[in-house]
Amino acid sequence: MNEPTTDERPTDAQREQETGCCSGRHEHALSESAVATDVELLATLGNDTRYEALRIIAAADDDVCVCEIEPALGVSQGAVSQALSRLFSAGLVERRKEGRWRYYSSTPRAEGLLAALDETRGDVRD
Amino acid sequence: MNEPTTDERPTDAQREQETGCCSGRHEHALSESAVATDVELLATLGNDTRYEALRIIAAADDDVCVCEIEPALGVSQGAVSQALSRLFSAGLVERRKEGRWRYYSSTPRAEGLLAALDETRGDVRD
DNA sequence: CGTTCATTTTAGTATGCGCTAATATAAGAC
DNA sequence: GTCTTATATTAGCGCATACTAAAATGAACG
Repeated sequence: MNEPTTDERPTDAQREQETGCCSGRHEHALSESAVATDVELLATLGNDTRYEALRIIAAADDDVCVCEIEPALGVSQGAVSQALSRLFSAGLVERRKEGRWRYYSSTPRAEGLLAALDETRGDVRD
Repeated sequence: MNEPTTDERPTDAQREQETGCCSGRHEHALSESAVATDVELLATLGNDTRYEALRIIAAADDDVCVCEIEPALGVSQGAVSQALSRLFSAGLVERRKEGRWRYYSSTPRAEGLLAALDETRGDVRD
């Protein structure tokens, strides 16, 4: 999916004497799997239902039963289950089974992310 | 979209003497607009192209010209422009016009978020 | 003016997502 | 065992998203 048909960009050598734009290569130093993990995590949280679910779990003192999360989300029971399931595979929550109930708690990574969101929220000028 | 057909949940009073599950209400204390902003931000970053674009911008010492971001992303030029545009409306990048070129830089919020991702990455056991 | 270059915008399309509804599993209660 | 209760899983559908290709904008330069 990356096939430049012709090479219309200036070469490195040309860039040096060019206008000032395109004067360096730009990359970052993250492994592919780290990127994939991050993107999956962010995509997971980039949805109202899942975001709210995680907020509820993270706000609680101890771990939270699914049946307590459900009424707050305003979607069907199946949708809640799917949401929690995806939060789990993204590494944002831990879960524990007890009898008929399933209890969820947030991971350190989730806590860190939510904290970062909270701490930087004011930085954006409205 | 939230219409319980019948009230099958125990009442608060019942919960107290019930099995131990469903023993409290769970909410969090964020404004609707804060949630909307966060979710939009997270959804924006939950995409390979936009995530990589932001990483490149954030990794650079000074601000970065669009033409330098393009070759690293492996999508069409129009797609890059759309990606940067959405990063901008999500409050993750700032932009500056100079002649024919447009330069992008990351906002404090973006830096904070990326830092949180980096700092918590090891917390997830693989 | 017209041409070229950098970027944005638009139109169209194909894929993926998030939901509901229904069904399945699994564990207590009886 | 049957009957609930709690949660998970599946099928299916409508809508959003992310891209490509093409056209439009806008600035520099002849």
